[in-house]
Amino acid sequence: MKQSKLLIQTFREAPRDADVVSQQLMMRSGMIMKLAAGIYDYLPLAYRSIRKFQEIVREELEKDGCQELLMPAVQPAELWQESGRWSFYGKELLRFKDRKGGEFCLGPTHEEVITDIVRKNVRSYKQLPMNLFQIQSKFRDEIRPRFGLMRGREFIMKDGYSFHADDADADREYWVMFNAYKRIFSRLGVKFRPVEADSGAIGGSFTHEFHVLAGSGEDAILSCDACDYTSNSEKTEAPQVPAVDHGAEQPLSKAHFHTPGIITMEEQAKAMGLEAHQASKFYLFRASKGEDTFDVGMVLRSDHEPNPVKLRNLLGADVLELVPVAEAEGLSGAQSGFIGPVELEKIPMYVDRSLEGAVNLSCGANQTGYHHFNFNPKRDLKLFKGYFDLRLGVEGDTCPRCGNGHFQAFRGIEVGQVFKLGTKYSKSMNCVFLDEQGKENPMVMGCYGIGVTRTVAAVIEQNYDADGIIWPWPVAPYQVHLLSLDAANPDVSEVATRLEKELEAAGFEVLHDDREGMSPGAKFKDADLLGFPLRAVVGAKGLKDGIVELRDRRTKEVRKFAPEAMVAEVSAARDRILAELREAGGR
RNA sequence: CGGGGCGUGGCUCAGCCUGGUAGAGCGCUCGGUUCGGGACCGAGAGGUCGGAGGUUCGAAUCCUCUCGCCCCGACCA
Repeated sequence: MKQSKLLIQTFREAPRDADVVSQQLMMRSGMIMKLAAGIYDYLPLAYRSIRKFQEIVREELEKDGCQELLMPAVQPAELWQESGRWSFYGKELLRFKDRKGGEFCLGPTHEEVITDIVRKNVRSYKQLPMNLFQIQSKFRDEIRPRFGLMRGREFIMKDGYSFHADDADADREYWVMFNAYKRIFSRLGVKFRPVEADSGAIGGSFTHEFHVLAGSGEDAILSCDACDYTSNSEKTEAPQVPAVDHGAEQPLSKAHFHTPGIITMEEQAKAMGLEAHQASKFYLFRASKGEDTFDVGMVLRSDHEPNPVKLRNLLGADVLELVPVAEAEGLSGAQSGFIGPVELEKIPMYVDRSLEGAVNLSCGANQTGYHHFNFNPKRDLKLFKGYFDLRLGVEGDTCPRCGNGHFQAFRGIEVGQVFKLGTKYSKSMNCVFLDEQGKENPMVMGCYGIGVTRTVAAVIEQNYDADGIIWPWPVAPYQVHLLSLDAANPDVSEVATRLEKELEAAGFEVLHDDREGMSPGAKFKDADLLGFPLRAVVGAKGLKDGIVELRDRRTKEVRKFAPEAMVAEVSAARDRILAELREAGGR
C-alpha cells in the first residue's frame, strides 16, 4: 500500500479534548476522528487493527464450536418489556419511536433478541448446547463518555450467548469460554488478568472479567501474590482483621469533642487520642428495590472504606446510593462529621465484620460537636442487622482465600467478561425445550462479551513510548513501514517499490511511505508515531553503499544489509518478535 | 445530576477585559531549492468567529437565551 494514497493525516499535537494516551495517539496518528461525544470514525488504519482482532476472536471461538450470526442494532421495545428490562435499564438505553409511534431502542446488548431467536428455533434437548455470537456496534448512552474508545457511547463488541439443557452443562461451557478468552488475549500480546467480578445490573450467578493491565485503567484489581485469587475491588472479599483487645465493656457515654477542620473519621480518631480500630464511622445509604425506597446504615472501622456493591448485593437492592449530605444532616440534626448510627433508631444498621466483638468505640452523636464513646454496635443499635463483609479490600490485605499471600493492586481496563446467566431470560421470555422425558424446561444461559474497540485502545495504553504507538505484531495495522527517503530519487524509488512488492509477495503487510518532497525527519517521526513493528528504510545515501536497513520499533535495534536480503531479514525479525510474544503471552 | 471551563480555517491557539468589520504556527495548493530525525524561499486557497435574539452608527468582543464539547465531582458522616 502506498502511503500517498492512504486516507490518513497525522498531527503533531493531539486535539485538546483527548485526555488519555490511546485516544491522543489514535487521533494523532489519524486512526480515529471524533464525530460526537463518545462516537468515533474508525479510519482505515484503525479498522485494519480492529479487523485483525475480530479475526482472532472468530478463530478462537470457532475452535470451540461457536456460531457467528448478526442481529439488528435496532430492537423493539416489546422484547425488553418481556424481559422486564425496559423499565429497569436506565437512561443508558437510547429509546426512540418510529414513524408509526412504535417504541424501539438501540441495542446496548442482545440478550432479548438472541433469546427470541433461540426460542423460535430450538425445541429439543438434541439441539443443545448452542453457542452463538456476533460482532457488532453497540450503543450505550453513557452518563459521561470519556477516554476515547475506552468509554465511548458507540463501540464494537463481540457478544456471545450459550444455551444449555442444564446447569452443569452451562458451567462446563463457562470454563470453555473462560479458556477461549485466555487464548484470545494471549494471542494479542498484552498483559491481562481474568478477575472475579460483581455480576452488576445484567444479573447472573457468577462471572469473571478479563482486564488488560494499564495504569490508566478505570477498575481497581486486587491480586494475591501467593495464590490465583484475583478480583475486581468491587467484589474483593475483605479479610477478617486480627482480633483486637477492646477492654471491658463500658456503658455508652457522650462527650463534647469538637474538631473543626478535621473531616475524616480516621483523623478525628487520632485527634481524640484513639487508635483507628477504636473509632467507628457511619454511612447512610438509600436503597431502592423495585418500587420501594428505604435508607440503611453502614458502620465501619474508621480506617476502612465502604464497598456499596457488597451492601447492595446483601440487600438484593437494584440501586444503592449515598444519601446526600444535606439530607443526612437533616435526619441526624448534626453537621456532617457528627452523624452517627445510635439515635437513628428507625434505620436498619449493617456493621462490617471487622467490628465483630468490638466494644468501646467512638461514633458521631448526632449533635454537632459531640461524639459517643464506649459504643457497642450490637448493644446500642436498635435495628442491628448483623456483621457482614462490607468494606473495600485494599492492597496489603491478607488474602482470604489462601491465608498466606497479600493483595497487590493493579489498574485494569475491562475488555471482556464471561457470565453465567442462568434462567433469568429464558424464564421471563419462555425460552424452553423438551428434555428426554418430554418435559418442558427453561434453557440455562451464559453470556460472553469482548469490547473489541476498547481492546484495541487498551493495547495502545499498554504499548507506547514518547514517540508513539508500539504495535504488537498480531494487531498492527501494517507489519512493515517501508520508507523511501527522497522518494523522488529514481534509484530510491526503484529499490523501494521492488522491496514493497517482494515483501507483499512473501505475505507481509507493507505500508510504503512514497510521499515526495518530505524530509527524512518528518518520515521518521510519522513512522514512530504509527508504530508498526518493523521499519524498513531505503535512502540514497545507503544505496550508494548497497545498503538498506530494518529497525525494530520496540527495541530500536537496527540491522543493515543489501536490498536482496530484505525478505529474509523481515521474516527473521517476525519470527523473533512472535517468539517473544508467545513467551510473554498469557499472564 | 452538581460545579468549573471552552467553542475563532483541517489541527493548536492569539484577538474579547478596553466594540471599529479577523490573525499566527502547523497542515493544504502551485513554482523552485533541498533530502538520514518534524528543511527553505516565493506565491496562494481556506473562517456566516457554535447558533438565535438583543444593545449599538458599528459586535468575535457587551447582554440574554440556546446548542455542542471538555474537565472535576457524585470520596469525607
